[in-house]
Amino acid sequence: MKNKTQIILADDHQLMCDGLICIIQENPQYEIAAVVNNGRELLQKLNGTTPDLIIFDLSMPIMNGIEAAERIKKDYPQIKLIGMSMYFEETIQNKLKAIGVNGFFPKLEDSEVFLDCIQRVINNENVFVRPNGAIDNDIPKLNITDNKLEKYKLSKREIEILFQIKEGKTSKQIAESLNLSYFTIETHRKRISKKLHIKEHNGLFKYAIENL
Amino acid sequence: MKNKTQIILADDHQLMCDGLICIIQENPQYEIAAVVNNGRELLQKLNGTTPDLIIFDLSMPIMNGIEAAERIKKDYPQIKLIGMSMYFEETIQNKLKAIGVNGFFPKLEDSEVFLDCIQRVINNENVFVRPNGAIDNDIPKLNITDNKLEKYKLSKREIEILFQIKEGKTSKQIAESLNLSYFTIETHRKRISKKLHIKEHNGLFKYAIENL
DNA sequence: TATGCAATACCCGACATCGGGTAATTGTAC
DNA sequence: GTACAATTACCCGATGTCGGGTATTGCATA
Repeated sequence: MKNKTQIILADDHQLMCDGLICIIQENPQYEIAAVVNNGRELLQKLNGTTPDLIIFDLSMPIMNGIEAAERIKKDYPQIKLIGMSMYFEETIQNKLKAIGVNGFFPKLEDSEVFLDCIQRVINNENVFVRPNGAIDNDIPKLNITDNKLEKYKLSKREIEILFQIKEGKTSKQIAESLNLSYFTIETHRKRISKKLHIKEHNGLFKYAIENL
Repeated sequence: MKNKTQIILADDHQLMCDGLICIIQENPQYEIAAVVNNGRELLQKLNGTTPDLIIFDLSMPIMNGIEAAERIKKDYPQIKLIGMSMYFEETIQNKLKAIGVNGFFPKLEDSEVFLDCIQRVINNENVFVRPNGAIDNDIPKLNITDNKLEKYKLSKREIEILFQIKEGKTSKQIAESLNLSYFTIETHRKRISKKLHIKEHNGLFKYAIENL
């Protein structure tokens, strides 16, 4: 007799969590091991529980999904990860692939595609759902990504920081989340601004909002 | 034998719709009459169907929930309306009350509060859910509502300036384009920030990008 | 007429960002 | 082994934004 697949849900909107629980529990093969509302809670929960799969929202308060996913893949590489977002965004999908996340699901799609996505990821597939339910399970090599970030040759750290700038964080907050000095983040900002030819006050935030 | 309560769901995220359907169908008293993904579809659907209750998301493409709700309350005043949003926002709740919407539900809350909200609205209560599930069913008199709205409502000049902030202009640049003093623009910024409860550095720009 | 609000204009202090530097450590490529 | 890029850390000055004030003018309406 096979054990049930243990799933942890992470989304800051409890109503969305409750809806997903309802959908997932239609398949008796799955079991909801825990539900959390932000990235920090998610990491804490992993101290006492080791699920087979974590389904997480990318935008959560306190610690966002991408940051949490990076840490989880480092400390618990055997756990499968599926990221969710409001919309389909190619650059974010590429970022998730780079981290090693196993799937992406835009909330525009329906529960049928959602359950299919879960089942495939459990069966060791990588499933990145594109608009209209099309599936992309081709993980490109890191150097083939043809986005603007690659064009302007931003380093990994710089891209990471740019994503946090997009979240609206200040240099101080970014420094705290990465355990770095405030001055270090300021240096990175300057290097990014230079590479992207940004000169206006707060131009990096504008760029991040419009291009990530 | 009583007829079932007919409900229409309107949310641009199909996964959210499917979750809500799952939750709502746990009560056999309710029946999902239709599911739509934007405001225009919602109005079209009302040509052939007259539900008892419509649960709609405030932010939808093509026609947002507030605009759709205004038209529906005008043409079909007997239909109950519950608006949903990502977060709790007092100004939006006041706007909904002014339109005549019967309830508001922030997606941060859970399905238990959600089902309670639906049941109460069907029983002719007005239910505006506040943070932590607290319920505000006190609808102020119309003239008081108007005064309250006036307090939060932005003036023409303020809206004009907010749009320029969205363009990424600094106070100095806005002052030049409107032939006003730099200090005047700064005063407007402060008044707008106060009305919208914005406190973070550069929060107005963030707000403008996300809400205009 | 009086009250209230919109719009204008100015001052000050606090904090965030940007541009200019300097400098140490690590790892990788040639 | 040296050269270069990435990452880290710090200082300074200039500009922009936010929150706290004050104050005048004009318009609407109660």
